[in-house]
Amino acid sequence: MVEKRRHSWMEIRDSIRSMILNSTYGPGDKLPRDEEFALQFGCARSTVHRAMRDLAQSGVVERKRRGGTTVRRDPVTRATLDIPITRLEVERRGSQYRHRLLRKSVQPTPPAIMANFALSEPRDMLRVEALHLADNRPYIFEDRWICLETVPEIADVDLTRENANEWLVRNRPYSRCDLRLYARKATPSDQDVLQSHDGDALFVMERTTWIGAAPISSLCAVAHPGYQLFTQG
Amino acid sequence: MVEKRRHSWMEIRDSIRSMILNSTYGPGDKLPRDEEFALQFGCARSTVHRAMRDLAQSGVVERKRRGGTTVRRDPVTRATLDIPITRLEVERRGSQYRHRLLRKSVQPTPPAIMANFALSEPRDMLRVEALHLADNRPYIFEDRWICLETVPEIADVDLTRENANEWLVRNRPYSRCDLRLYARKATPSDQDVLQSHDGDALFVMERTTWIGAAPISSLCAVAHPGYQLFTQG
DNA sequence: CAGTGGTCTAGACCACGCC
DNA sequence: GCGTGGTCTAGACCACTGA
Repeated sequence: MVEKRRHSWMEIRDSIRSMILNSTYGPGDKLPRDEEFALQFGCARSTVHRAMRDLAQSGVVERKRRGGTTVRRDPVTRATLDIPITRLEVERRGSQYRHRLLRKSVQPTPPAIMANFALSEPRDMLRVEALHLADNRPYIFEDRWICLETVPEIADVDLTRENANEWLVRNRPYSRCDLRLYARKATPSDQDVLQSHDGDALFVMERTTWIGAAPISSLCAVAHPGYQLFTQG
Repeated sequence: MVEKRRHSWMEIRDSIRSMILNSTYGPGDKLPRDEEFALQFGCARSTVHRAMRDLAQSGVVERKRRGGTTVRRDPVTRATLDIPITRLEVERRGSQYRHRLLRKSVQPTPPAIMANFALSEPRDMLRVEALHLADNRPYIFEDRWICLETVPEIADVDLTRENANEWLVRNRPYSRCDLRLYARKATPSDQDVLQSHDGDALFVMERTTWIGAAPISSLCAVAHPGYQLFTQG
């Protein structure tokens, strides 16, 4: 007789994961249909679905309509990065936050920014260069391009009071965000702005956002020497 | 009369997000109960729940049993990093992958590794230093500590054939993974191993994994100059 | 075009954590 | 205790896409 207790989706997820780990199903194999598993476990199909969604999100399996569920051949380690508003990051470290607007101008997008947005033609955008400070020491320098067609209101915002980072986060949601992280040797202008030493290794975060297909903002943020980025548990 | 068409959870998610963005509900405010929203939208409570789960996961709201749903005071940009198996990363760039085991020994954990695992006492672990190569050029150097109590089988694996990275991913799932990213100036030993130049800026990824409360592995991976990490979609 | 995953519903019960 | 979110069920229909 089939057991009749309630099954949690986590138990079922773990069962399926175990079957994958002990090679009941190997990389590239097709798993049974959700309904099949539901019968096997004696639970509702939606419970299996919940479990499968979790496995798919963590990169263990791949799901396709009509194509069924397959075990991924190339497992990945998937981590979620929380990039907080810089002011909060600074304040959470117990430091005093300040912000300085260095330059603001309307310019046609250079090739690098066009590439970030996948634009074929240059456009006029608002370029904002600003420095975030912690206890009056340079923390992050940001060079940001904002698309005036998508975000016309930004032209009227006083960016010496609220920084572009916070204004955008609060007022302009994005539906897509591309991120690129790398290390770069400090240039003379970095040294000037960030008060870094010659040849310091700097951590760089480039972030480009869209709402739908419309470009919002493309940002290159250079952190002070010693900066680290963590994942949240 | 209440509209009777089906509502998708994404529509509802977007509606609620809009209400937050246009300040119907501000940072720190409590949102109506799920059931309340369900009545308002004329849909099932579970549909609201699905929408709310998404908003919670993307960092817009915070949910607590009994405590209800509140708008987060500190919106974050949340990005998912996929860190693939190094071999696949290399092969996907169209390069030939090779791997060289440099050193392998059992040693007591130094303070830095103890800190990563939050251990109070040193333990003997397997230390594996290895180099990943792309087209015979250094790609990533990794210095890895593996907990022999949690993963005793690793002692018998021939790590000159399959590298520790792949063996662990295939054989040992983790339930928790901490990640730390930063930039570091190349040391003389980096220059030797990675064939980098004096003072190059190197990208460093530290990754520590556990299964339950049991430590699995702690890894410091130093990438060749010019390495970049991207987010997926 | 048909099979599979994705979603929605209505209703029930559970469990956590403020009050 | 009790109100809120979290989960489970059974059933229905939808939508994508590969056979």
